Amino acid sequence: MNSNPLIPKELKHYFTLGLSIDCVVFGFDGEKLKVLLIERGDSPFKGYWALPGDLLAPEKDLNSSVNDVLNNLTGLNDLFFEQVETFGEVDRHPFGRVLTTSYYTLVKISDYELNPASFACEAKWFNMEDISELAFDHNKILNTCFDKLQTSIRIKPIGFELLPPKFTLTELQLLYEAILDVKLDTRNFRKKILSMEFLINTGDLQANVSHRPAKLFEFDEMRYNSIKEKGFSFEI
Amino acid sequence: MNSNPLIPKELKHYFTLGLSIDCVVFGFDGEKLKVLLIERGDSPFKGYWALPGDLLAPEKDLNSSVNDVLNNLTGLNDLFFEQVETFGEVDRHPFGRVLTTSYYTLVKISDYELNPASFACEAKWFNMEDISELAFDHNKILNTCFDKLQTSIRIKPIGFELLPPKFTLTELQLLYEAILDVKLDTRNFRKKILSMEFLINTGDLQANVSHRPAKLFEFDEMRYNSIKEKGFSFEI
DNA sequence: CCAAAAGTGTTATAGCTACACCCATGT
DNA sequence: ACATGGGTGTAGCTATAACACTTTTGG
Repeated sequence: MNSNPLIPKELKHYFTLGLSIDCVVFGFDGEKLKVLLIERGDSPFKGYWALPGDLLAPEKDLNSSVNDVLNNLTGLNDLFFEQVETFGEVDRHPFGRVLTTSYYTLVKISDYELNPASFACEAKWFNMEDISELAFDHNKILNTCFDKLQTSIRIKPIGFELLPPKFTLTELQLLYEAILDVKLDTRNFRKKILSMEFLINTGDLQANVSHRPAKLFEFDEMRYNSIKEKGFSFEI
Repeated sequence: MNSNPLIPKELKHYFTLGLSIDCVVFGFDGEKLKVLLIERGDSPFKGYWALPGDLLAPEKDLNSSVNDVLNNLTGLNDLFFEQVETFGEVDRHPFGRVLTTSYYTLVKISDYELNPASFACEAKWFNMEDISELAFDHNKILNTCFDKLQTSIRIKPIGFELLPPKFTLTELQLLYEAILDVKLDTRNFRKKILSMEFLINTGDLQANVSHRPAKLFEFDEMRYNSIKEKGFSFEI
């Protein structure tokens, strides 16, 4: 049960820390950037909305626990995570010394319709722009993760993680506009993204839309990896 | 003595973690990128070279402990630190569960001639390229911090931290070449860096060189901050 | 006067920005 | 036929890359 069997006695005082994992789950509904929050059922901050998170068990690796933490709370699984920052102010948790390592991840909202039964607790998507006071220092964590998302999405093709497997160029553009909070020129955006040559035109078209149906594209990860190895760099 | 007074009993098991701070100190000798390492005097990894680091005390903030840790080990002080990543594999420390948060910092080697007396232990500058097997997972940490330095220096004017207050454009170019491991064109480099208008020509010249003496420049941080606020972005 | 590094301008190319109209579909 | 969003090309501008010789100092 003791995770630190060989630690000298005089250092025992240092082995009293708790470390939590907090996760910012971003989603996109086709219009606005969303964040998944859970309602706290326990003290402290009972009743507040918070980032999904939990304590790290001493017998588990840090990075590989993130998926489990999120899965337990929300049923989400098999996501990619990016570690962002570790927050360690002494007074950030009112009950004791708990540091937290933050991560963000991106989910296709459509894949995970929020079925309340599948959640261990109340979970809800919020518009990024509507989020007010969260538990602990979670507003600060959220903002840091959002900044990281904004820089990452401009240099790595991670946006596709937020869209269904087949998507239109307009959907992709709306996603970039929502995350970067800018208006992009349609022609220039298409020229640029298509010039990168890792989008496959599936040949399929949108169905049941009362206007000219858009072509559906797929992200070709194999192709992206192969051109990336040749020194190609993604940038929007 | 207990840093977690209000933690419920059933969670005690989670409050047995140790967290260390490890710091990658980069320097530049005018030619090569250097890293400051210390020789371990104690088990585990006794006799190995390692990143300067220490355990975080439960009563201290994470980010503000970095300076103290480094100061105790090396006498360095008042540096800027950038947090890079937290490493938390279960088996990364042979004596118990110790996670580590890594930081890098930049020092002007000339300001801190390595006076052995001022060091709590054996410390030495190594060429980045000559570093072989380090204690723990410190090679991995070093590589991660170096990657971060390479990306940061291209988008933030942090290179000046490695040079004396007055420096020549050639020194600055050599620094960028050493960190990014590329050859840069002298004329293009000067055009670009001078076009950013945050270097002050001090009017002073190099002394005691057996060739045409170079102009000495200073980084104007005030001016950098003011143009940055207007939306200017640094990029090399 | 020789060695050594400092300093400087132009041209060609690639990438970016700005901008307006026709097309395909459902109702 | 109309409403709705899908889809496309060009021209001007800006940034980048490639490239070689003259200048100033010390010895």
